[in-house]
Order: sequence, then structure tokens, then C-alpha cells
Amino acid sequence: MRETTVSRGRIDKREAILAAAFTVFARQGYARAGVQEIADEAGVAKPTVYSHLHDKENLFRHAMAAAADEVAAENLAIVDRLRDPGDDLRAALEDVAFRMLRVCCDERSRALRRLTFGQVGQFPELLDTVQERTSCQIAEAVADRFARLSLAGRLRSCDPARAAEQFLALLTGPLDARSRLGTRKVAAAETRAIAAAGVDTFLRAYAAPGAAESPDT
Amino acid sequence: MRETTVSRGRIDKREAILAAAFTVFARQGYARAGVQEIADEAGVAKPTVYSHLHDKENLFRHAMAAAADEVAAENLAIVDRLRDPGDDLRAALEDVAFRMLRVCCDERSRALRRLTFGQVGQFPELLDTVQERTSCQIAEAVADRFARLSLAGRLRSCDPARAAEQFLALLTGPLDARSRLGTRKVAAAETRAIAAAGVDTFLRAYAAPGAAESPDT
Amino acid sequence: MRETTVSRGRIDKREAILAAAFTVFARQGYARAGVQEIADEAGVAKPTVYSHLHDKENLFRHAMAAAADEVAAENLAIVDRLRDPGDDLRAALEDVAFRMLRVCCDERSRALRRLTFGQVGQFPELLDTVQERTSCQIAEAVADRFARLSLAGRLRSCDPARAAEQFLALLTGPLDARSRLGTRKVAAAETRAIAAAGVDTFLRAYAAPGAAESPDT
Amino acid sequence: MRETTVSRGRIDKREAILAAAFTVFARQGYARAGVQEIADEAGVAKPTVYSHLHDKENLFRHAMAAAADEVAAENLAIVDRLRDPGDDLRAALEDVAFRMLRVCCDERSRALRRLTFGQVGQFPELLDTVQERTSCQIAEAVADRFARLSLAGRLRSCDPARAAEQFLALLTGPLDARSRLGTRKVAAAETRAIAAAGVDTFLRAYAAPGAAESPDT
DNA sequence: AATGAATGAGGTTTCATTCAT
DNA sequence: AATGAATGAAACCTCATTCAT
Repeated sequence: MRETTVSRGRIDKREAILAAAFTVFARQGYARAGVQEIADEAGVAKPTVYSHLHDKENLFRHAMAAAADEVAAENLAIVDRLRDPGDDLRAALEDVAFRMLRVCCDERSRALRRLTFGQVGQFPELLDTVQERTSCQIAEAVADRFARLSLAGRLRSCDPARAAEQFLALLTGPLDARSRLGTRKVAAAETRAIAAAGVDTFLRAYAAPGAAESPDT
Repeated sequence: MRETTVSRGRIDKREAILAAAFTVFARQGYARAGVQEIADEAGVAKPTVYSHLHDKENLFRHAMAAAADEVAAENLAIVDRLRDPGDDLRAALEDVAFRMLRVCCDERSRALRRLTFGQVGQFPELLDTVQERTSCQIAEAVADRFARLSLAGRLRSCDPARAAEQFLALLTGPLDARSRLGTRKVAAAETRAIAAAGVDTFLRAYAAPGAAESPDT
Repeated sequence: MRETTVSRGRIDKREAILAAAFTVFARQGYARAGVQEIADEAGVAKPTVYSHLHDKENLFRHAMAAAADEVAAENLAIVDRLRDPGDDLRAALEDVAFRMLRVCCDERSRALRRLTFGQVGQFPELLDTVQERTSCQIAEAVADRFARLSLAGRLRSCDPARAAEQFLALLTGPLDARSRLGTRKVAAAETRAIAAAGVDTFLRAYAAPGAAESPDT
Repeated sequence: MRETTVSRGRIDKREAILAAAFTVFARQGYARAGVQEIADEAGVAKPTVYSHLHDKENLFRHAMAAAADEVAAENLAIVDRLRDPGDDLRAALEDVAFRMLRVCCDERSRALRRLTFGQVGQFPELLDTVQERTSCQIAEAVADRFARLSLAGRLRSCDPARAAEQFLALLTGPLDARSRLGTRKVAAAETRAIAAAGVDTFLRAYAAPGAAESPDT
């Protein structure tokens, strides 16, 4: 019991450090973030950080991976909603789209993208690590749903991977433009409008001919 | 003539410094780039850099603005092609789309986006500076073309700004995904496929009903 | 005991740095003294200096204050001799005068004055800090003694503050002139002569009429 | 004529540079004064300064020497008043004393002393240059007057050099103390009181016995 | 295991000084 | 002769990292 508590404590401390690290990296950027500042944020001493994570690069990689895991979990939970779209496909897509946009532009996701992209020169592998856990995973999950919908005759016959890719692009592209890559607040109503517009275009292009969700009926 | 030569010499040196700075910032990132390294790349001494640009932050801002201007010029030249789309709208759009993708993913454009996004915390105004000269300007130019096409009955009646936004998203979104934000080379053939797919989806959603470019004819 | 050693160690290091700093500042002047040089003199690394004293200005201020404290202690010890002047007032004054001159023109005191005066533009508060601990304190101590001597009928009735001021001026003024503000060595014999002359003039002006120390008896 | 004008112009420029240099050195101290700043103050370009004075050290030496000459001239003019002391020696001495104190504590004289003393480590010869033109010259002039006064039976028989030394010390010492080495303004009335007190003490010690200026009459 | 203290290396910036014009 | 532009050297300061405790 003691042992467990102790190692639990150690693990907790490690996680506290990783969480603090991500917070500080997100606030300051990789280069401007000081290890001391991270230690302070985590409530530990600097050498403790080093004993757990060895050096700043390693600390960065692990903090990013941990953050990516959390974001991935949120994203997947959202996409799962598509498993049972119900009768109104348009409504279901709009709901999913809106939720995904909310997740994509929360501070953590944006910081993750910013740091990954900004440090891609120094940490090239990070891009794979992060994208696989976020964009790719999401795109694949969406593609899975689209494949089923296509087979079920609710979307026209198409390449589901490409459809998913375009579906996501129709959502995140306009949001990035409007939010200036996340630097301006976007009102919930506008986000919802973007979602609706993206879904509309998507359905015009991909709805099965004659289906109820076709816009021209 | 003398005068001109002299001031040209000074201006040339300033421009050489800005170009060198952008090259080095693109290669190393803002923080890892040393002013000495930039001076070396420009073939001048370090204090010359300071005498022209005052400090590293200013140097960064001006180098980014200069690079954004160049990229903007290229982009606009491309979009201008849409002024005279000819008979085959699909072909014209695919051509423009392909060209824009080539420009969007050349090293300079990507570095510009990477640096802007990565340093957005430290240089918030840069984002506006850069986006206004690139994304926004392009989106507006495309929207202008779409408005004309819509009036000419070749696209259905629609909000041209939103159509442009989605058109660009359908191109850059998938390209970013495939190129892993520019870290993997994407073959010209694949780029062309992305362009074609984006244009196809765009036309399915936006072509005027019954027009020749409709995919179902 | 352990604790004590540890904190003593830290305090010792801080004091070693301050002492080294004063030495180097005295040797080179404020501007020409490098922090590296000070660190070397103290036998520590440069960042250790910064961790203790934060920056060069602060280092200077604290080094000066510490040196002023030491000089002040020496000075006061000297003046205390006047508490019991004995029968021969002239001899006692000459003794004190001589000792004070020795102290005033030792390297540390002179460097203190030189640095204080030379940097008065950049560090205006230092002048108060230093003068209060040296000149003012000494002048007041001397004035105290003179007040007692006046009450005891050994000096004529007078303003003791002004008498002290003049007494000190009669000593340091000529010494500064002869030593060229401390740049020429002054032989002990000459210093003694200056002390004697100063005391003589002082007593001619301030001895109680008819007292034994009057020069005209 | 042209030549004369030209060389006059050149000389004027040189003097303007020296004057500007002294102004800037006085304001900033030697190390913090930039050659550019001096050039700006003089209204010339930096290389012009170098062409006239060769380097910063030389510039400093010449600017100091020129300032010392000016101060010396003022001082001597004052002391000359003592040539004809008139009947009331005390009044004449007080007048001279007061005037000398005004000169000694004007901004130029103080800056001269501050710079000389502060940079004595880097420019040891300056101290001689300056002191010879100011303190020594004054002391000697005063000693000359005292010798005459002694011969004339108005001062007691004494070593005139020592008397002059002490006379000056009795004036400048208290003034330095009150003005905190020139950092606090001293009211004219207080300066006059210092002069009177110094002269009083001086006369008590040096007046010829039985002379009218003796204080005990 | 965790911490206070110390270090080595490197970065930005400034300044006296010198060419071409 | 006078100037705008350029340079070489060096200073202050910060930070990631490692010992003793």
C-alpha cells in the first residue's frame, strides 16, 4: 500500500510536470519557456524536472505527446456520435461538425497545433506523433462513418477517405480564416454558421441523388 | 546617377539583409536563428544588421512583411488567371487550383505560415500583417471572380465570400493533410489529383444547375 | 552545525563577491570593470555573481555600501580615542588627527571617495549612503567630543558642528593637496606635519583663552 | 583673407567640439558619453570629431585641459582682488572667500573635479594638468598675497604656503560637506556664512597680534 | 528522491573606429 | 575637409544543466 502510494505520488508528480510544461510551452513558446518557470508552475524544484524528464527537448516531446493524447480522446468521443446518425443526416452532420469545431479551436488544441507546427524544424517527429493522434485519427474515423453511410445509400458512392478529408477541410479551413488561426474569438453563432455552410456544401456534393438530405428538394 | 547608385546600394543592402534574415529564420526558427548567422548569410557585419533594422524583433517583423509581400504578389498573379476562364470552367478552375497549390506549398509560403503561426504569441500583429497580404487577399480575389461567374450564370447564386473560403479550404486542407503540413514532398501528380478532387466537389456544390460543367452530364 | 556551515558558506560567497567587486571597481573604475573580471577575482563563475547580486548596478551599490561600512567602523574607532583626551589636549588632537589622516588616505577610503564622486551622475543615492556612513558620521562624532571639551572649559565656547567641520577640513584639505588626491604617496612624517599644523591652527582659533594648550604661552 | 576665414572656421569647429565634449562628458561621465552624442552636440559628423581629435582619450584630455584653462582664468581673476585688500582685511578676505566658493561650486568646476577624480585611474596625468591649473595656481596666488600681508604686518609671521592651504581648506571643506560634493544646492546666504566662518577661524589663527582684524578686540 | 547553489556556453546589443564618397 | 555607412571587439546577461546536501 505504501509502495503504491509512493509510486502513485511519483507518477502524479511526473504528470503534474508534464501538464505544467504544456501550460508554459503554450503560453511562452518552446524557446521562451524556461525550465525554472515550468518547475514553478508544477510546484517542484528544477532538478526534479530533470530527474523525471532528463532534458528540455525530452520534456517538450513528452508534454506534447500527453497533450495530444488528451485532445485525441476528446475528438474521438465526438466522432463516435456519427455511428448512429438518425433520420436527419444533415442535422447529425451539423451537430458533429459544430462539436468538432468547438474542440478544434479550444485553447489546448490550438496550442498543440501551434507548437507542433512552429517547432517542426527542431522536432520533426513530433508532427507525426501529434497528427497521427489527432487529424489522421479523426479523418479515419470520419472516413469509416462515411463508408457506412455510403453503403447505406445515404451518401453517394465515393472515396470515403477523400470525402472525410474534404469534410474536415470545409470545417476547419473557414474557421481558421475567421478566427485568424485562433487569435480572434469566434462567436458560437458564427461557428454554427460555418458548420452549417460546410455541411451544406458537403451534402450538395456527396448526398446520394434523390436522398432526403439533398438540398434541392 | 551617383546618388542613385549610392542609395540603391544602401537599399540593396537592406533588402539583402531582409532576404537573408528570412532565409535563416525559415531554416532555424526565430529563437534559434542568431543575428550573427543572418549577418553572415547577408554577407555583412553584425552591427550593419543592427544599424539597418535596430533589433532582432524588428528585423523579424520586417523580414516577414517583405516575404509576405513577395508571396502575395505571386498569389495574385495566379488568381488573375481566373479573369478569363474560357469555355471550360472546370479546366480553368483546375488550372488555377493546381497553380495555387504549388505556390501555397513552396518553401517560402510554408515558412511564412510556420513562422507566423509559431511566433504568434510573441508577435501577435504579424498574423494580421501576413494574413491580410496572403490568405485574405487571395480569398477576396477569388470571391471577386466567383461573383462575376455567378452573375454570368456559370455558378449558381451564392455568397461569393463563403464560396471562395470553401474553395480554398477544399484545396489547402487536403494538401496540408497529405504533405503533413509541408514536411513530406507531395508529387505533382498527387497535387493535381487534390486540385481535381477539390474542384469536383466545389462544382458539384456550386455549378449552376444544368451548366456544362455539371459533373452529372 | 551543518546548517550553519551551509548558510555561512553562502554568506561567505556573497561577501567574497562583494569584496572582489570593490577591489576590481577600485582598480578599474565602474565602467571598465567587467563582471567576468569580478567573478574571477572572487573565484566564482559569472552567473554566480548574477544569482547573488542580480545585475552590475546592484553589485556596485552593494559593494560600495559594504566598503563604506568597513571604512566607517575604522573611522569611528579612531574618533573614540577623543573620549579621554588626557591632560595634553594638543597631543591628543594630534594623535587623533594623524590616525584619521592615515585612515582617510588608505587605498580603500580613497577608492570609495573616487568611485562615489566619479559615478555620482549614474548613482546619485550612493553619495548619501557613503557620506552618511563616513564623513557625516565622523563629523558628528568629532562634534560630540568638541562639545564636551567646550563644556569642560578646554575649548572656547563655539558651535561644535562648525568646529568639527573646520577641524576635519584643516586635515583633509592639505592632505588632498599634497597627495594630489591620493595619487602621490605622502610620507608619514609629512602626514604628521600636516596633522600638527592643522591642530595648531585649530587650537589657535578654538582653544579656551588662557588654557594650557594655547600656543602663545 | 579666405585662408584666415577658413582656418578660423576650422579652429572654431575644433573649439566647438571641445566645448561639446566637455558638456557631454560632464553630463554622462567619460564611459557613458558616446562620440556620436558629442558630435551631435557639436553639430558635426562623427568622423569630423576623429579628424580633429584622433580618438576618444585624446578628445577627453583636450576637452578637460580647455575647461581647466577657463576655470583657472576665472579663479585667478578672483584672487587678484586680494592685491589691494584695503583697510578692512576681514571684509576683503570674506569677499574673496565668498567669490571663490561661488566659482568652486559652479557646475563647470565641479564637473571638472568629478571627471578628473573619477577617471584618475585611466588618465593619471590629467590630475596634474588640472590641479596645476586650478588648485595649485590658486593656492600659490593666495600664498603670494599672504606673504605680502605678513610682511605688511597684517598677518602674523607664518609659512604663507601652509596658510594658503589651510585658508582654502577652511572654505572648500565645509562647502563640500554642506553641498554633498555639489549635489545639493547651497543657498547664497549659507555660502556666505561658510566664508565668514572660515575667515573668522583663519584670522583667529593668523591675524597679527593686536591688529585691528583680531577678533578679540 | 528532491533541492539550493553553481557553472559553461551562447546570445543580443553597443561603441569606438575606419573606409568610400 | 566632411560625412554616411560599415566593422571588430567586447560587454552584460540568461539559461539549460549538474553537483553536494
